[in-house]
Amino acid sequence: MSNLTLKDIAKTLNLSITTVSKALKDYPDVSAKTKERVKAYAKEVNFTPNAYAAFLRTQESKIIGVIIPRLNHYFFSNVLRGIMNAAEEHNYMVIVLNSEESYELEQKQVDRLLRQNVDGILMSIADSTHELDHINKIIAQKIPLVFFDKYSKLSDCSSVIINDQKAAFAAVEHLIRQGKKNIAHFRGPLLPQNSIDRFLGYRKALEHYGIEYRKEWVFRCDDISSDEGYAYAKTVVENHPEIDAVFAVADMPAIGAIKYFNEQKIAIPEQIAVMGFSNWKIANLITPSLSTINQPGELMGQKAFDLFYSELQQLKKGDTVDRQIIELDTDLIVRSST
Amino acid sequence: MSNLTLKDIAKTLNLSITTVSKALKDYPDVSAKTKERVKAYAKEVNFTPNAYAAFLRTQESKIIGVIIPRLNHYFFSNVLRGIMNAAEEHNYMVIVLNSEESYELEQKQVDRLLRQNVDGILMSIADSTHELDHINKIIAQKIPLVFFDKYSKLSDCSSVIINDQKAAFAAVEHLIRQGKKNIAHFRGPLLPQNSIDRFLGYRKALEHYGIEYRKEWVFRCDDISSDEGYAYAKTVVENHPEIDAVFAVADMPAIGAIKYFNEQKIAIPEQIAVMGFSNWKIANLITPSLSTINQPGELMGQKAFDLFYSELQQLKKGDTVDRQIIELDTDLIVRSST
DNA sequence: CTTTCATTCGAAATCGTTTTCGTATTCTGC
DNA sequence: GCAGAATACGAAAACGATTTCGAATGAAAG
Repeated sequence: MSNLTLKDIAKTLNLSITTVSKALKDYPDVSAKTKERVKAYAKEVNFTPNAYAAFLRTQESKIIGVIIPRLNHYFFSNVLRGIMNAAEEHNYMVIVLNSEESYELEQKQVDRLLRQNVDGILMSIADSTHELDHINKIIAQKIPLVFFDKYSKLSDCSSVIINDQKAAFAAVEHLIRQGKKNIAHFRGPLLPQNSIDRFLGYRKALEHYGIEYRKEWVFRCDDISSDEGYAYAKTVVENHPEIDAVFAVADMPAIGAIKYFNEQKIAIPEQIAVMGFSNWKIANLITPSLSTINQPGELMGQKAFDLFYSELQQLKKGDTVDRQIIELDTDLIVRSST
Repeated sequence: MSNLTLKDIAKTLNLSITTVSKALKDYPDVSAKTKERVKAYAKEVNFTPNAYAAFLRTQESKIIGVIIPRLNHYFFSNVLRGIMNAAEEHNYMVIVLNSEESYELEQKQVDRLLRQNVDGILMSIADSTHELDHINKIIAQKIPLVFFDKYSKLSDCSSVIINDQKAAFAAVEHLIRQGKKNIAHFRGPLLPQNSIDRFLGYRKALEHYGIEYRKEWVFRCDDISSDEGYAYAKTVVENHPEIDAVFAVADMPAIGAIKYFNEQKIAIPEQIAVMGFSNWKIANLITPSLSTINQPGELMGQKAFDLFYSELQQLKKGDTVDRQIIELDTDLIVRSST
């Protein structure tokens, strides 16, 4: 039995479509008796209003779109989980799209979401995104937009972020306090803000503790992959034997480095300490377990949804939306690699 | 500039709504000239038909729902990627929902998808699912349903699966050929079929090579977690020192075991070999790297979408749908742990 | 007994698209 | 020049819910 409509219910109850609709929505001009009758019957036949028909009038789809740069990414799947749980509480559904860190694909996905008339868009900007036409299109259509983790400094949207600079500072500070002085940095790509900020946090920590910054000890991981970490670890061992610690932009390169050091039987952390960033599940499973910075993914997702929701309410009331930036706390997780 | 409608276009071009709609959809009863004019203008103003209005007529939402038991699961995020890419090619969008391996949540998510009028549902059944009312509800509504990875033997739906028994057989066979004779199995929960099948493959391999099956060498990982693997590894070392190999139901328990063996300085694979299942990214990153069975996640996702799509076409033509079961090949990946 | 007003209900327009079925025009063959 | 067939377009009815506005009923007030 496919879904019933208001018309069907109206017919069996000998009422008009109007009255049935009003009864279900508790309009004041329906008698208590009929309301009771309608609601009871609706529940009995498990009536659910057709979302598409409703949209045509209300213009509310009860769907939000989420664009993330990488699907099989532990951190983002945690964020996704936070978003989905929050969405569920407010009876929202989530369309998930993937930008694969590509600017072109990101544009395309935004278009698809707009075409789908989503009520809002939550996204983490792709590394390669350098123009903001698609972002401005969203804003122009007055659709709530919230960034999480990776945002754009050029666009003043609501965002949920961490303080990458501060977190990176704490990570490097920890290495220094462990007695390390020659600290290399496996940084991320040039573009995304958090990669820049982590690099800046690294520099600031060195500066703060009076350690000279050495350009040639910074290695760029464009793919943020374990392979890059592995390769740079080799470079470090072969060309810069004085280096006694590595702070990586993310756990993956850190793990690649550990793999190489393990193979070379280089003692971690005695000869060289390794620090990651993100606290992937895997960080606690390798030997030695990886010290890292914990990013609260699920909380970030929840907060991102909350921001969307409050923007939506403001828009509905006709208020001007005030865009907020929420900065979440990170934790230093000390394990055996430092 | 929010989205234009057919009416707007019709007005500016001095045509009827009908003609504009037909022109855009290449109906034969529109002259080439008007088609050209309409299409050119539509492109100019970037017209996109309202998906909700279209649904009301066509009853096609161009959305499919995907329910997976775990979000932050490397294998499932690969499947998801395969589904999304295939969906994109056919202009479909994907609503992703999470069952958290819970039967109750799975029911709820199915309801939500049905209410959303998705064109089809792709799902991997939760471990705890023991009744099929919600599945039957989908079938009753004549909505294409495709299982992937975890399916139900009680329901004859289209499915994309691997031959878990065969793959497990190959894994254990590999251990035996490495000279291992006392092979333990860290099995999965009792319910899901693939956990059972892997166990059966284990038994069959032993039997085939004339090795006695010992019940007390089978340990159950209900959460398929690394912690369980770690704990059972300890049990093995302390209570069953004669065991010289472990075949785990998944990579996570295998990795937990390796962590324990590493800590105890037990030589892998000389003293004890470890075999996983799934080929998570992490499998190649730990030391020693983990031998395992590769599951083709992305391909599985693609095939699942294809099955959905062909069922949909059959339904549209009014044919009876023939439900297919696609069995994908797995590969034995030999690394350093065996 | 009329007037007024609250109560309860329903007709109908609307959202934007699709599609059936007419109608008007032009074109063919004889 | 005329019947018949293409050709090109449009009117209008869906799809299912929402919402405005008007109408009917009955009760209260004069």
